[in-house]
Amino acid sequence: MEASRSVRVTIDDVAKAAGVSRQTVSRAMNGKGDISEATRRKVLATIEELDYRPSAFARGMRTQRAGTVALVLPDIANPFFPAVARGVFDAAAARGLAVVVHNTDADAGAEAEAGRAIVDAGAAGAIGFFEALDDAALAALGRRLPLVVADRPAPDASVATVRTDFLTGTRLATDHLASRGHVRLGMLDGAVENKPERRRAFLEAAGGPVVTAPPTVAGGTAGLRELLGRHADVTGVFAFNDLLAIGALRAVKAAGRQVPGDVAVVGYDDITMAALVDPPLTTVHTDKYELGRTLVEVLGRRLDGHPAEHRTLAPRLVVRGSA
Amino acid sequence: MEASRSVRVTIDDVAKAAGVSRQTVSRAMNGKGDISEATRRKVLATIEELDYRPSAFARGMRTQRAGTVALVLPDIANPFFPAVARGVFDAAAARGLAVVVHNTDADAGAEAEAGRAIVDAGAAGAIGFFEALDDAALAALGRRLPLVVADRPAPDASVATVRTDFLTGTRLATDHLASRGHVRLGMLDGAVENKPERRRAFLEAAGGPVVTAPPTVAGGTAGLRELLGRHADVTGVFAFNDLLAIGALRAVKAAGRQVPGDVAVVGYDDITMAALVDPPLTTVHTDKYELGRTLVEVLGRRLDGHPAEHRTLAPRLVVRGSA
DNA sequence: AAGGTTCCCGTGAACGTTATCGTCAGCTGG
DNA sequence: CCAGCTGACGATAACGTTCACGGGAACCTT
Repeated sequence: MEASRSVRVTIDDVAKAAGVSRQTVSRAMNGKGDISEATRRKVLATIEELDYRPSAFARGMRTQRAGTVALVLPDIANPFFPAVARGVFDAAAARGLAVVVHNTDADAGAEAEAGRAIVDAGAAGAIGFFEALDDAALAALGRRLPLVVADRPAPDASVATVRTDFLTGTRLATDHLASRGHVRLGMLDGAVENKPERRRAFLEAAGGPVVTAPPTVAGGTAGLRELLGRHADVTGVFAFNDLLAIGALRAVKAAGRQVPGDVAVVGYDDITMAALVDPPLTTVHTDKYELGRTLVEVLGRRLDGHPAEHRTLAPRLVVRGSA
Repeated sequence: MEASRSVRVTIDDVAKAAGVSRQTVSRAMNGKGDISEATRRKVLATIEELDYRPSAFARGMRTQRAGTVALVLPDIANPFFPAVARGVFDAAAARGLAVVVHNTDADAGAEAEAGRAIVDAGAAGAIGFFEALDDAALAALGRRLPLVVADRPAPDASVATVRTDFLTGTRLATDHLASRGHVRLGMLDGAVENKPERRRAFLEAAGGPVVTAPPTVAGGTAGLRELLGRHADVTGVFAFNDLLAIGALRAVKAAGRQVPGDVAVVGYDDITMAALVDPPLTTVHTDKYELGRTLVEVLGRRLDGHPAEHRTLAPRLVVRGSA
């Protein structure tokens, strides 16, 4: 019978089997330090043979850094995030990094707590959709580990950013509405802290009344009722996100009016269900998977010692039935 | 100026400040071992005061166990999973556990690799939607760490399970269809390995032709066309999941026929978009968030030393417009 | 009053890596 | 022929916790 007791194979076992020292095994694995090609291959072979797996704990203990990155976001159940997360997971896996996820519900306390947990865990880096945390706290976090924030200006020179160009996206939406003959536009803004940009972009690009509502389907229904109640001349509606837009769709249909005949609606994000509602939603598409991938690419370059980068992703308009 | 160099506060610093030994501090933190209430409070106070955070690495090194659980699932972007993931995150956070997510695309190799990564990382336990891995490998994983699998029979006495009662759910669906006067039923089965149960449940509960298609909206559209093409007398369709059902909805509408007048459709899962499509989907609701919560609850009990449990969650029918 | 328990607490060792420094052989240049 | 250099490797010392002991004081028990 084989020895089936599950005793851990350590670096010393490999060293002994390969007839070298511990340190040489370490060098062979990590590719740093002087080592001849011959012994390196020999060591790698015996690692393979013994099925040696370095202890993440021991390694982390010396280096104070784990092979783990953190992903903090408001709510994975919000349809915008799963696709982003998938992009993050895939790109991280390709780099050999595990991803731990923190949901914050966009609460400042929860975001701060997530930050603490991340540094305590010794994560190699972090990717975050921080919606409530102030710049000072964010900058402080960025000083503790490589950090890239999404859809938010950099609070500090050391933190990298990836953003989708909301101004351009908004122009795409309002221009499309205008080209369909809508002269009086309104906006359904999401009641989200620290996100004044979208509203500003709308006011700058088109102008018109703005109603704020929770960024949900129910919020969109209520918001549209309020918007049309106060401004009956509005025929084109631009929503902060698709959830609000879908809620708006339901509200105008419930009021017995036609989409896009009586009022046209364009959303933002192009979540999966946007194509499935009736009428299918015209919306500004942002490549969520690509956003996720880019986020870890930028983080990876930071991990490799490069300075903080700032990328911006271009949105594009997807014309479907609602406008 | 305060000493701002970021040197780590160690357990020895706390011990010295509190006037006790290292070990006593450890005891105060972990609540195991004999310690008087008085010194325990004193130690806890100085921990607070010094803002001491134990090193996860050092701790893991001794205990060979991290404060981390793994969640393995096919694809976080599949609308079924975000809600259960959220349940997992919330319940895990309440227990002070971080969650690392592995996407497998239901590929056997990826599932095996995830398992390896999980034990290498020294996770405290794992929760998994394994769809391709064979029972032997799953049992082997269960021997390495506390494991709870979802929607699958236990491969071994040591692994816990949480399942949704698909037979009951299917009965709910077919009975409803029957009560609406549909005598000839058909099923859109998902082309998913290791999931013959749903089809069996349908055949047992109602019987009728079964067409297999990828469990996506596109698959549903194609599948329904095939089903009705081959069996024109089918008026009630039961789908493996909501994505297929939504695809079916689109196909019958595209064929110029009415839902539910000409053909009725009932889905399974009740994902968010089920309520948003037109007509809103009648479907079997499974509480995904609760599933996630239950998964970690069961894992938690396992972590606490209890034997493996087996829970099953009851589905319920949500009647909306499509049947 | 002696011996046994129980309650607290401290001491040393160990977990498995990597950083730092040292050593040794071989080679180069003057 | 020797000083100096370089390439390849090894020995030692940490990193910060918890485990396995052990020991002293206080409290019972007879």
